[in-house]
Amino acid sequence: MLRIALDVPLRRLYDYLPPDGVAVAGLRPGVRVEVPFGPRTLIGVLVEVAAGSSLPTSRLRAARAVLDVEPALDPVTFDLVRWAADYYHHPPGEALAAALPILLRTGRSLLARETYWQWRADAATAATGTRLGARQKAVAIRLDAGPLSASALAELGDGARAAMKGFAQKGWVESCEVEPDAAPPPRGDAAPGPVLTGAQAEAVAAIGAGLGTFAPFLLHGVTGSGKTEVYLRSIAEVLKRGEQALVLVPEIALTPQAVSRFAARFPVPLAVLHSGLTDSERLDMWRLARSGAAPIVIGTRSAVFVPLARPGIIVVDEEHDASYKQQEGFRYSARDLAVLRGQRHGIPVVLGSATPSLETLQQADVGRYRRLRLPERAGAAVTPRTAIVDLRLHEERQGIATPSVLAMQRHLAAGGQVLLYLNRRGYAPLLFCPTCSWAAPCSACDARMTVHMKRSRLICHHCGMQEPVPYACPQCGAELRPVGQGTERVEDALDEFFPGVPVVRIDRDTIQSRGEIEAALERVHSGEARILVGTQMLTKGHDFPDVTLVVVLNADQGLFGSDFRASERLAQSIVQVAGRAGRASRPGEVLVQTACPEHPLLTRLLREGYDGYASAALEERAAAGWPPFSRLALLRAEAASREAALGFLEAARARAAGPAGDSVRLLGPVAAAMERRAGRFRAQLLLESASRAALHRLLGSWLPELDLLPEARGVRWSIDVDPLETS
DNA sequence: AGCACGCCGACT
DNA sequence: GTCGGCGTGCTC
Repeated sequence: MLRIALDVPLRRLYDYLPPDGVAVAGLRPGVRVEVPFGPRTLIGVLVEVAAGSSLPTSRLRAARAVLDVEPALDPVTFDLVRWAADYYHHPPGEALAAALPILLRTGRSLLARETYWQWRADAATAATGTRLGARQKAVAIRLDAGPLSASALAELGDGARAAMKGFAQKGWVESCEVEPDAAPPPRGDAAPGPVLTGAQAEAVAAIGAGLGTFAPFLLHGVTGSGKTEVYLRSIAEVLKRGEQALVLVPEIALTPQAVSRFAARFPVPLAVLHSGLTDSERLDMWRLARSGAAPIVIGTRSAVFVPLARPGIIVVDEEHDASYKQQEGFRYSARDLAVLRGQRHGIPVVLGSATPSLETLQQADVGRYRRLRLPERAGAAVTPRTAIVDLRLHEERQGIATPSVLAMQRHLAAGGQVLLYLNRRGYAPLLFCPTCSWAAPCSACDARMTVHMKRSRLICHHCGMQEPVPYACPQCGAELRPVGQGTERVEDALDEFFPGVPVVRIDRDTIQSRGEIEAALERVHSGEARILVGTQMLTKGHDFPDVTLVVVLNADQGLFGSDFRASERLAQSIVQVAGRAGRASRPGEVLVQTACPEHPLLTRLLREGYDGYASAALEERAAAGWPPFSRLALLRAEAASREAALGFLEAARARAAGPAGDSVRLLGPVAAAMERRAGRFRAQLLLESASRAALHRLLGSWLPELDLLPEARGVRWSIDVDPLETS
């Protein structure tokens, strides 16, 4: 009897009889199986071959077919996905589906097959006397030389495929499908890199000594200290052993430049996995990783589930980045799973960051991760000077205080570039009536509409709703005023403050495609643009060697967030954006504008750097019993009314109260920080425990009951284990 | 999630 | 008289 995981949102497995004539004995967990499910046919994954079922055999249906000989995922990865489905309390079939390329879920072959064409034996006689066109001739010449593969045919151009189709219709050629043999491990010497600093050499040696065993490292290197070089050297060692490297990067860091740095160093095929691939490209890359044909696999979050033939090392770059945590559906943390995967493979895992998450720092503090430090900046770069601009003391115009304007003038006059960081896009976050205090609201959310002047629209940044900008206050008819600054408004103001100085703005509104970011970065690197304005997007992965001044326009947004992680995110943003200054030989300067310069976390950050901030923040977390000193799970609910959402959570809480006992605290339910979003009411119940085991025991028995509650009717709920955002 | 089955309004 | 609205119930 076959126990199958199916891609349906149900927290259980389904039992089937084996297909007619298929021996159960040879079936390995992880192979794909086609089964009838109600009125439809689905492709599932065999989880185990079991002796019996909880259902009588008479009620079991037979599977239609077994699709694979070999499991799709290697045993470690397969078990990792199953463990993750358990840990994140997500339906197992959906978790497995998330780990497989879409085309495998629709029955495509596991192995790469290539179609080859060749002349039929009798083709020469049949074709005698036929005149061929130019395209046909070109194809014919290639066929004369021997069998022609589909990919070689594609390289001949558009018409070649049609020509071959014509030959096939005339019966001149025959095709066959060939499975290329599992690729031998490609080796090749890495190109020489730069001379390592002492710290880099030590880090490379430490990682090298860990090869072949589970060895987790925190590579804590300030921006510009050359973390990537450490990855490259370590990967070179891995390749020498004939093993593969899996490199995880944040979503927006996976640019052609990032990939070309690997390609330039290693003369081997790279498998690159990101969201921009077509389904068939994704499958190709996945196969390269699985067969071992690609010794280096670079990918975003979901690449943590890519099977590897000969795993040798896992690198998680910018490990603090929030994009490693999936924020909907199967809410796994690729960073955390990467460490677990490394443990199960018995290989090193390198978590790199200039601003490590407090979770990772804590693991290093207690000795579970080995800390590797890269203190100095590589090359001649000097650590930037950081200062506060007190917004209470200085006049500010359009969000830029006078001392910042003066500093900008100074740096521009000296030939430097200036970067302004503001984590708020649009023109202004508020369209306000000074007479009656009306402020344009979103009709579907508890939020204000953001003014977008260039597009002449009000846009809700939470649900995407758009409307035209009203001419006057709908309540009293007075003239409306945009209040506050977004990047668009700052860009306008710069034109006024620094007429004629070219500005480039980088945020989600100006950058829609991969090509546009390239173009914008080119304007910066060529020196044409002198001032950069941008959001978060600026702080990730891009280097601006000629930027000598960074101004953080509004640090206060992060200081008083309702989320316990708000200050951590702010500190990371400030340090990351500051790291863009003075990377070449020029000294850099960083100004942080704030109305609360005495905020302890901010002063600590500016005085002692990220380390100082982090130890203060960890003390605070310990005192408050927040992660990493406790474990959280968040039950979110969403319904058409607030009563329905809260009522469900109340009922859920009542059900948990008994089994929770003393070991799990139930906090809430409360309405979400923004209660109404996209027309739905949202609320949440937070579970907190010092014991991971106790929390998970509770979740395991409690969650399956929730759908049975009468209050669950009309409520959409989800569980978020180790949530990043709790407000 | 699909998909079917099942009972009540505006159309050929 | 039917096509079709989406409520609710099930899928080994």
